Formats: sequence, structure tokens, C-alpha cells
Amino acid sequence: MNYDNILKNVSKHISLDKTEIAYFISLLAYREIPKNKLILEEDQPCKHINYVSNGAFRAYSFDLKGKESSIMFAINDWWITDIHGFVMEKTALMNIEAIEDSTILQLHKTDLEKLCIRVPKFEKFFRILMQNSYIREQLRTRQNLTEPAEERYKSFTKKYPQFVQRIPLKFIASYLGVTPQFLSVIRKRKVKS
Amino acid sequence: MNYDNILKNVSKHISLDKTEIAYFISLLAYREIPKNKLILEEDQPCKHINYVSNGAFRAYSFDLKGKESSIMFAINDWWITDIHGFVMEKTALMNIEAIEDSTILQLHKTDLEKLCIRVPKFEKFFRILMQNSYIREQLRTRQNLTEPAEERYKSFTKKYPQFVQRIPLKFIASYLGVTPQFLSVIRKRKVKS
DNA sequence: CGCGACGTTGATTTGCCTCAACGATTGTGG
DNA sequence: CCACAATCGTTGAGGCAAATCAACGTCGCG
Repeated sequence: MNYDNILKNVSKHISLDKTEIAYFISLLAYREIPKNKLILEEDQPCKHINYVSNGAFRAYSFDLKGKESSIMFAINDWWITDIHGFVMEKTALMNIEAIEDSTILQLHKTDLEKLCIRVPKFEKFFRILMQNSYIREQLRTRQNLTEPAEERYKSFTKKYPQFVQRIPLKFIASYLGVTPQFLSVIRKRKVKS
Repeated sequence: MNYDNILKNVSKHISLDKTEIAYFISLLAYREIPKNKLILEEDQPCKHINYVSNGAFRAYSFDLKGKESSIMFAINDWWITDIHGFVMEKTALMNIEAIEDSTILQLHKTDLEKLCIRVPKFEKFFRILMQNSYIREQLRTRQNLTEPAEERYKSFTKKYPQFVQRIPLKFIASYLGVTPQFLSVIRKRKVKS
């Protein structure tokens, strides 16, 4: 297993010495996840935060009629978990599924706490991670409120071009809050213009 | 000025000694904000994070047609800022306006950085603040995707009963992503059932 | 090959919006 | 302290954006 990517990810915000790196790495659990397999299931406890080394995931929930909605995506070099379940130690509200054959590095909640105590710099790292996630989510809320579906799709393709190539359209549709049929109509309009 | 509330707020997550308290307080700027006054304006730099001692605020943006959408509310004992502008040092994407006569305690971005260096416990405090904000926002996104307007209104009244009493309905409507007229219809339905 | 998932298209329906009008408050200037 | 305007919440009629339902070709995969 190669830890270069996750270390590069961490070092974007904090710098670690050799001992700290070794300790951090010792807490990570490497897992290979085949396509379509869940790494987290609704109503189950959510004990890990996951760094995606390779592949792609999506988090989703069901509405009352059983329709799926995509809450977030995560590809290489992203972190993903059910943040509510993880932080509050409640059972998960969503499912997290591999949409490609993937590999992840898992950090257990109790190990994260140990890590933040032993290497307080990680407190800062996770503050920044949470901050950026909050910003992303708030911008999304703002867009959902102020922009029609067509604009939201355009912004999405511009902001996350890597996602558009790898993630099935039906998932993008449910992320944007529209049906696949309607996204199809939007896309046709875009090509014309 | 009375700092009890903000200190109680902070001590929910970290404990401070007298020196740390004194230092923290020395960084806070007290301001009285009359109803309808803006503490942050779109396209202006966002230098402060604001603790609401008293009163109520809302953050909002305009869509292409000039319609307002409420991004968030903050009453007594909440923190509010344009998180994107504040963290990224970009100009604000939203306006923040007092919806009652209010008092706030402002912490400047550079002072926050100093504070986190001198009293690293605040790193943890703001991690938790960001974490909770992220969770709130993600739950909101999830609800917007999976629930119709009527359910969202019910959840809102249940989760934030204090808001319903103090915040004009038209603002709640724009927070939920519906028109005041349609919220009115929803409310009538609720009373009947 | 044959089945099921995916993206697409068209016809119909519906949740919510727009526009317009109304009393009830709230606020304001004379 | 009262007239008058402005804002708020509400109601109704009509309209539109997006959902639903149904059907089709295409592709990946067992």
C-alpha cells in the first residue's frame, strides 16, 4: 500500500515529522472495495472516516416513496463519511456505496481522537476539512435556492468536471434534485445552444 | 457588556483558565445593531465572525430575478458569518441583516488566527463549530432532496420552534425554498389536519 | 446470445409559482 | 395622536416547470 497521496493531502494544511507520519499511518486501515459494495449502511453505526485512495463513492438516502437521492460524491483524494452519525455517534442516515472498484484508507473514530490528542496539528487539519465541507454544502444550498436546474447542472459540470466523466447521469440527477429524464432534457438544451 | 453567555457557549466544548478568558474577551468587539441594518454586504470583504448576544439575524442572497433567498438564521447564542468569504478571504456572497434590534460580539479573522495559536484549544472549538454547521447543512440538503415542502416546514417548526415565533414567515418561506403564498397554503393544511 | 441497466424521448399530470386582490398590522410624518 | 402608506399574511385563478408514466434503442455483462 502506498501512502503518498494521503500524506500529500494532509500536508496541504499541516506539516508532519517522521514520527508523526508513522503514527498517523499506523492508524489507517487499507480496504479494497469492489464496485456496488456498501461501506456504510443506513441505521448502522458509523465508526470510520474514509479517505478514498482510488475509485469513486456516493452517499445516498431514500425518500418516503423509496426514491434515492445522492447526498455527496467522493473520488480519489476525497474524504467521506456520514458526518452526522460519525460525530454524534448515532446510526447512519445514509448509505455509502462504491461506484467503481475502489481502495480506501479508514480512520476509526477512537483513533482519530487519539491522533488529535497526540498530534494536535490534526485538530487543525480536521477543522479545515470540516470548514471546507461546510462551505461546499452552504454554497450548494444557496444554489439550490437561487438557481433553476439548468444553471445548477452547468455549475456542477464546471466545478466537478471529473465527476461528470465517471459518475452515471442518474446519480448526478438525484444530486441536483431532478429526475434523470429531466436532466436528459436539460443536456439536450445545452448541446443545442 | 456581559460575557457570560459567550463564555458559556465556548465552555460547552473547551475549558479555559482566567488568563485565556481575559485574552479571548480582549479580542471581542461589542456592537449594537438596530433592526434592518446590515452587518455584512454582498461583494464586501468578510472580516468577522459574529456571536449573537441578543436579537436575530438572517443571511440571504438574491437570485437572477432579484428574489431573496434566506441562507441561514442566527438568534441568541448562535455564530454567524459568510463562511466562504471569511475563510477564503473572498468578498461576501450574501448579506447579513438584523431582523430585530440586536447586540453582537465580533471576532476579527486575524484575531481568530492569533487566538488559535496562543490558545490552541480554540482550534478544537472552531473545529466543532464547523463540524456542527456542516452537519446542519448536510441534513438540510438531504431534506431538500427527499422531502416535499410540507414535510420540510413541519421539520423546521419542530427543530427550530424559537425561530417560528420570531422570524417573519416570508423569510422562513424563502429558507425552505417556497413562496410565502405557498407556505400559507401549507400552514392552512396543517391546522386542518 | 439474452437480460437488465442506462440514457433518452414523448404524453400527461401535478406541485408550486405568478399575478392580483384583500384585510390586518405596523410604522411614519403631519 | 391620527391619517396614510407600507408591509405582512392570506386567498384565489391561472400558468409553468418539473414529475410521472410509458416506451424505446443501446450497451455492458453474465
